[in-house]
Amino acid sequence: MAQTPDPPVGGLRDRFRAQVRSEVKQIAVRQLADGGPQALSINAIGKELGVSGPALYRYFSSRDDLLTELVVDAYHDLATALATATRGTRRLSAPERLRAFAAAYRDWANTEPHRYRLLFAAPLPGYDAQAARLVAASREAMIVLLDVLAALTPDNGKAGSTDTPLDGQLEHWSHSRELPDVSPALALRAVTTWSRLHGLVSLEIEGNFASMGLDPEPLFDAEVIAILNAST
Amino acid sequence: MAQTPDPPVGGLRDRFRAQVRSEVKQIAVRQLADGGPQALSINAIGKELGVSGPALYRYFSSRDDLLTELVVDAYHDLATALATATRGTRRLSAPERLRAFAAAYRDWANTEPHRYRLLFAAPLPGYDAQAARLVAASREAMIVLLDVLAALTPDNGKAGSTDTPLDGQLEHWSHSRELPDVSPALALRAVTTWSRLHGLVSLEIEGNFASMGLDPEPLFDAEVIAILNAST
DNA sequence: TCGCGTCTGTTAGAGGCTCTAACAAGAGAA
DNA sequence: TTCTCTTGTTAGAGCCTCTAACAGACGCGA
Repeated sequence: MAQTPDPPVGGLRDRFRAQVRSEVKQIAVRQLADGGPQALSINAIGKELGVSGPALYRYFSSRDDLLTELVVDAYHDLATALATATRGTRRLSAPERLRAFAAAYRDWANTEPHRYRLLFAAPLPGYDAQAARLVAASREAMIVLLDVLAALTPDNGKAGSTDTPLDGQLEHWSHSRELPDVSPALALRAVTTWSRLHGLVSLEIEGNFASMGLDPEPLFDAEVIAILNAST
Repeated sequence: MAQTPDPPVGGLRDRFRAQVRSEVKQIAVRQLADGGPQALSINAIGKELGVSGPALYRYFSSRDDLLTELVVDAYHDLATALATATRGTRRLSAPERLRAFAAAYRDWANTEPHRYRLLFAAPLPGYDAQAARLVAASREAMIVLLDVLAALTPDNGKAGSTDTPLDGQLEHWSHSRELPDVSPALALRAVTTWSRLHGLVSLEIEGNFASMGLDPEPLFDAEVIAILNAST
């Protein structure tokens, strides 16, 4: 469970505040797990904490605010899981690292499908307002992926000039996000990889493969192999 | 807008009933479009129809029931759009048909993102109960895809014996769904294709590419080409 | 054509939710 | 010690879903 970014540096008051916020989020995630976003209820959290409902509005300005924090936390957790897996316990080869990345991505989604859904299934309408926070939160995970893919093909040469519009857009993206030197080709591979993994993972956690009687594992392996082949 | 499957064969009473149900669903879809599933309100629909809220419970046993009908309708509409596009106005080559399929899939999702979300983003918890209806509804679309892919590689030979577990699962799936002779290899290509398209589409409609400043079109084209290459 | 019974609507209300307002009591700081 | 800000309380407005009890209308069979 990720903590609020700002550490409880202040006095006792602040410390207590952070503690309560964390407890609320913990219960919120549990509610999310069994019942989806619509089951998240400030009132019910209050009851579970032995406190009146409105009391929690001292800690979160609204239900949507709470949900947004959960999204940001989820991004952090996912990024951490990916970074840990690709760093690995022992030295990993480049293809091994990609496999580890894919496996970690899938595992995280399967362990906490409700949180994965939170990241990619737009639980709130008109969420563009918060977009900035979320974009920042997703950056971490993207950096891990870019790192893994870069190792696969060291040729991250800036030779390829930006000829297609897409190349230009990719370049602009990596610059504006301040991503460590990323060629358009690499960026494209990252987007494709992410998209394919997300396709499989999201179908899996919604039970589409299960309802077809298919084991998702070999499907995953096949896609990872396809990605590896395309990346060399 | 899809109709309720059963035609209004009965008397005037039934005809009226079907009419009201259709109107309710129409408004429901509009609510969905601006506000997501959580904005769908039986009460509000009643108000808009100039009728009290509880009146509508004569037509839909619950809010979730209404939502389920919307999901089924959406599946039908998507399948129809895919079938129409791949049939085409003029004779299409096999690769052209796949391109048409992918384009239609993407277009449908972009035109009605809220309904696409309904299909793949599990708006209701504990939805497995309804799974049977939904599985049946999705069959149509799958048949279109299988048909398109089969034309790409006429070698739909039953030569390939089922050696891997996945092959066996795929075979069992196509049999249990009563899909027109589908080899495991073809079934696998269908699943992969579907998964890749869904990955791109779902990221696109949630605005992930937009927030990266990327035009999804070339990304799509690249994936379609990759699918074509893998299928020949 | 006539009455019957079903179907379709009504309101009342229970119980849930979010969120605001007004107020009480505490703990930390001066 | 006193003051002030923080954190809690309850009341209540305004939503929601859904059930219950009841009233009226309309199609259908005789």
